[in-house]
Amino acid sequence: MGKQKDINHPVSEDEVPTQIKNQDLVRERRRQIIDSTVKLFIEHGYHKTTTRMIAKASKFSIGSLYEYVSSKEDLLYLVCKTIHEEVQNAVEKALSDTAKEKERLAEAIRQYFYVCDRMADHILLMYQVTQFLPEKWKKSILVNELAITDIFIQALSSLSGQNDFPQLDEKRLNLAGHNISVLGQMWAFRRWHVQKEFTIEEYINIQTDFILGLIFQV
Amino acid sequence: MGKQKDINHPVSEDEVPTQIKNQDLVRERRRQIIDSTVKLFIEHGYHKTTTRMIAKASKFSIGSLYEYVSSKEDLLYLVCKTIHEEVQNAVEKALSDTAKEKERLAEAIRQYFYVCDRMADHILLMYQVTQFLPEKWKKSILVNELAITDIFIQALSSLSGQNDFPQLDEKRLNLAGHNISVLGQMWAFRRWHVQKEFTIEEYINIQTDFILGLIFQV
DNA sequence: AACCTATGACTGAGCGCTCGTTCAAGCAAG
DNA sequence: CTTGCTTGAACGAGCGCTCAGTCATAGGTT
Repeated sequence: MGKQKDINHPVSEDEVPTQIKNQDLVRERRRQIIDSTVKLFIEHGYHKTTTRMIAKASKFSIGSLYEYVSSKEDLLYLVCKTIHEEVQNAVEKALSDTAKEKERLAEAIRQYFYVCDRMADHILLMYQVTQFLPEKWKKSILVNELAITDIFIQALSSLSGQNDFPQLDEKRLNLAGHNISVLGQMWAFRRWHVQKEFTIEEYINIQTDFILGLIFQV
Repeated sequence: MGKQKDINHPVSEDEVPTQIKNQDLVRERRRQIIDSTVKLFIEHGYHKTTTRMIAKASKFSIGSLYEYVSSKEDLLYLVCKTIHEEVQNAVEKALSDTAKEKERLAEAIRQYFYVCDRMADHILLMYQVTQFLPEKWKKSILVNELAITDIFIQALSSLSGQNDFPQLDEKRLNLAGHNISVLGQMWAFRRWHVQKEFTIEEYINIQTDFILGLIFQV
């Protein structure tokens, strides 16, 4: 009777209101809008990107834009959420592809760092832009961020104590996960230096030694 | 004959123009302005802080404010520069205090992390705000950032090959320096998690193991 | 077929307002 | 009177957002 809950599409419509009746249309148009907006935000930043620019880039009038999105802040939230989902999907995919026991962690790190390399613009954007989210959205974004880090913590803890892997206390495990996250993102937010001095391969190799150093040296 | 170059005061006046003749006055007033501005930026961010708020907080009229500073962007630059100088001074002081041979590096890291703890707000502000600097200033800020990292790279390289310290190739040295910088800053920009889960002491201890892990494990 | 009507996506001029910046006038000291 | 500093009303560009109206389409009626 009541309309069925859709779970399987990435951007939830209920959180951010719209004037348009046709939900499929909303989905399609929002993709369109978000895609253009991400590009504009990356190029000009949040504040210098005007709603008019967004409308033009997504081939709408401003009026139409505001049928699909109720404020610029809402749009910002949709952008952040979409990026996070992309990162998370990429990370999970990369991790599931490397189900091998032995060198599993090193390979997982390698794949994650590749993701950070490919999505450097997006990661940087997230760093720049989360600050402008209204408090309610901000929390939800941090939860997402934590979820990504958790993937590593899980991977680490599933290895902890196995084979030649040392047993790690929870705190070390936790922090190691965060370090992996951050050192990957560092490839994006310190690109002005690291991407000039290292190839991504060099970076991965050295940082992997670094991370595994902590774990095996205890 | 020509007015003598002043080198010894933190905020250089030549870079940012002023209408006021008396240089000492400029120096004093600017300190006053910058102090208030930092607080406001930390609390409200760059964009939501208006020039009027700044004027009021530093006990000036807007008119006067614009006698000492020629634009909001210039003010932003002064703020960034001042913060960097504070961090740099604090780091250098912390490093010079710990001139002991043996545990020198570990102690240096400890002191640096304390600085990051004390100046967490400022570090966060730098992360949020550099993006709004005009290109010319941005470069100069990155140079400063690099200078801070260089302190660690120097410290590391002076130890490299000494005593029980392994010889490190330049790339590893370089990246280790950056890792120290970033893992310190991480205490600030991931505070929503790390400062909830760890005391600063725990954090320092684990991260120090982490960093030294890389170096000794090669 | 021809006509009418209802629906809802789409349009864009323009409103209300904020905020960075200016400048004519004021004032204190020499 | 001149110089150096201060003041705050006034300016106007630019922004997010609205809303009265347009138009293409679908479906009902004759």
